[in-house]
Amino acid sequence: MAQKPETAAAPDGGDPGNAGAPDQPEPTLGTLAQIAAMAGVHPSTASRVLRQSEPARGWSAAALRVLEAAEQLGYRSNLLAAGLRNRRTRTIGLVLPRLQDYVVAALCQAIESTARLGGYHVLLTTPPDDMTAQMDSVELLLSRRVDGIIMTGLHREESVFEERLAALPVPVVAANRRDGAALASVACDDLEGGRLATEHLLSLGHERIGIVAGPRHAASAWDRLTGYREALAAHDLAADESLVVHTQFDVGGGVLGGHTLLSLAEPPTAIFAVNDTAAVGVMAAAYQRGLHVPDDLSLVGFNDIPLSAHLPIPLTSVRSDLGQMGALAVHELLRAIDGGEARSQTLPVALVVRSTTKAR
Amino acid sequence: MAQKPETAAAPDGGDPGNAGAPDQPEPTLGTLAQIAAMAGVHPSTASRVLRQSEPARGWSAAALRVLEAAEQLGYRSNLLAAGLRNRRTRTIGLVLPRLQDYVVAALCQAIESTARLGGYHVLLTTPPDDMTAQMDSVELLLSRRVDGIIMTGLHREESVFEERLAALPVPVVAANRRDGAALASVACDDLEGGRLATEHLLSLGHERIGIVAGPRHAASAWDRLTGYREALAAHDLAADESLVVHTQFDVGGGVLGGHTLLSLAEPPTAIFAVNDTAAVGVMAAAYQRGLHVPDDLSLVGFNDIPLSAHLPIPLTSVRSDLGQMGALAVHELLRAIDGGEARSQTLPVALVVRSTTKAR
DNA sequence: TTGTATGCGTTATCAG
DNA sequence: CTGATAACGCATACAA
Repeated sequence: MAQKPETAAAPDGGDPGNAGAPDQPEPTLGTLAQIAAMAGVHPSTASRVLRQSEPARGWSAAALRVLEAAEQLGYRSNLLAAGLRNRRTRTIGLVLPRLQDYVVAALCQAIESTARLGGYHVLLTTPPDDMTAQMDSVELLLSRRVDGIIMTGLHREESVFEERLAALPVPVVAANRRDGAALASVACDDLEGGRLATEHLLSLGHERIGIVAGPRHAASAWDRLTGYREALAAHDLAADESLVVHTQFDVGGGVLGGHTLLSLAEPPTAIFAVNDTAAVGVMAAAYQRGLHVPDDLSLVGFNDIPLSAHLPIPLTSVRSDLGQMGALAVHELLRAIDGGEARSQTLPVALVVRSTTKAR
Repeated sequence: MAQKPETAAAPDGGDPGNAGAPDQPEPTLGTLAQIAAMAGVHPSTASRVLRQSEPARGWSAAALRVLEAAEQLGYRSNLLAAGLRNRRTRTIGLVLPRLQDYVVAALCQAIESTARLGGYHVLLTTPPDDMTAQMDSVELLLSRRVDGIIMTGLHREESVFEERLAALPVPVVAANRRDGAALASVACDDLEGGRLATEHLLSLGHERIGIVAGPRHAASAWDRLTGYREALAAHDLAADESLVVHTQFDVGGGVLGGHTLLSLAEPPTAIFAVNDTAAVGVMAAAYQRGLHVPDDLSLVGFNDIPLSAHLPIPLTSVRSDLGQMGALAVHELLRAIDGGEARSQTLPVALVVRSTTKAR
């Protein structure tokens, strides 16, 4: 068909005569139809050419004209239309509450980079850290027809949601939490990490070890707490529940937890904070009470964020590889998208001893 | 029309017979056509009903059937198709290098939340912090037909890119950097912040003030540096270029910068780090050299991130409201998307004096 | 209020 | 190798 005159909105009043080479930087993204018209071929031909790599014996004449036209137009394929047609958007949805948390941000960064390398884009949501808000986010992502979803904020013991997620028409992978009932997960070995941290303190002669254990709903934190309990039990130490305090993951939570523990009648000589950020808060609390780390109080964190190594008193921590965790989450999700099955993965952890822990 | 059998690829062999009420949790997202069929109306009717709010005198019978069918199907409108049709995706693209940086993550969080409230989704990219990678990200976002783009990593004095961005078919807003030549920007008053920090130190009697000035290419950092220079000049203090050291924004950069300055033949008695994270690194460097903050060294940061208030020695810093910055960036972008013009905005800053600064 | 027709831009399929 | 066709799911101008 000839070109539709359409709205005739072109304000440039360019001559409609012959070869109209655009002098301005292209104000539009172009369409296959435009390219096809310009190259004197059928749109479907343009489509094919643009998506092939150079065929065995070079481009055909028509193909060259297509390439040329695309170049001139500054053509960018419309992934919306392609997604509609292919029923596949090459987009993954992210549900990441608490994005300011370094751990989440690092995960996000790794996920996006890995996805981009794999030809996928990332639709991000950072809803409040409750399950209903997160499920709302999932709905939105579904409307955008993402090919799969990665979530980091799943609460433990809310299997209702987990089952609903598993029943979704697209695969869902949970990151930063252990294998759940219905969903594949990618996480570090939080249990082992909790053990490692606690055993380190035990081996230093500490017997009264407090724990700043994160929010009750956080699966990763809970596993670290469990590791802590197991390590204590292995040393026949009675679990004193007053030594377990649940707070937020942020610095403020650490400060609060630190004060709570240190104001006990019989305060702990060591504290395990289940994340580094909170550990910094505990450190601040100790200082506020005139206690010196590590002389008066030993302290272990978790995640080994970059900050930890560069504190005035470098923090002993349990290292987890967040970059790898993000990358793996993407890989497993892509596997599922490609018709395979996402497998749960557990990443190793390692204790990094620095200057906040000391023998009694 | 009757349903096309098409590829007959459906592996479930579902009966094409009459009313098939799905007993399973819906494995699909449904389409208007399905709803229409179920409700015995035309798809266009379904479309209208689903997008109206309850009309004046209640729903019609047909409308009720549509609603019912949509409910049963677990229908989610296909925003891809809608976007294609409307030539508007209600999606904004984000180009945010260095997402692990708290400042960027907080900005991202604010942007996403604000966008979501406004009915927009967010496509995120976190490319490496160089302009070519960022432009590549922009290309990708354009292919997804985002309605607008927010960038935080624009390098200063690269007006080539800025002009190309301004010529894009969708509006671009720069966040966290001052008004550029061609692009609207939303930023805090970095210049004033730099002055504030420096004048605070001057007022405490410091005359040799070092600055850990961030990367040379970072526009925000550069403005803070300029504020520093201006404050010094206002006090007739010669600018000693050996006191200006450029590093990365991260903790490691702070450590490096701190050591560089403190190993000077005539080291500064105070340091202004243009971001809090680097300031923490400076603190660590000081400790490593046996210097005490603030007795031997005064220190000011920038941004007043939550961590700063909760350090063992709380950090004096210049507060900027990142949440507001993100929200404003979105508002300005939406204004431009809606046909208006994005206006540059400068947010106020305020000095927050804590415990890392002290009179000589 | 509802139905009809059409197109958004792309691509798979099939025919030439 | 290329052209023609249809369809992805939705929304709208127009007619009924």
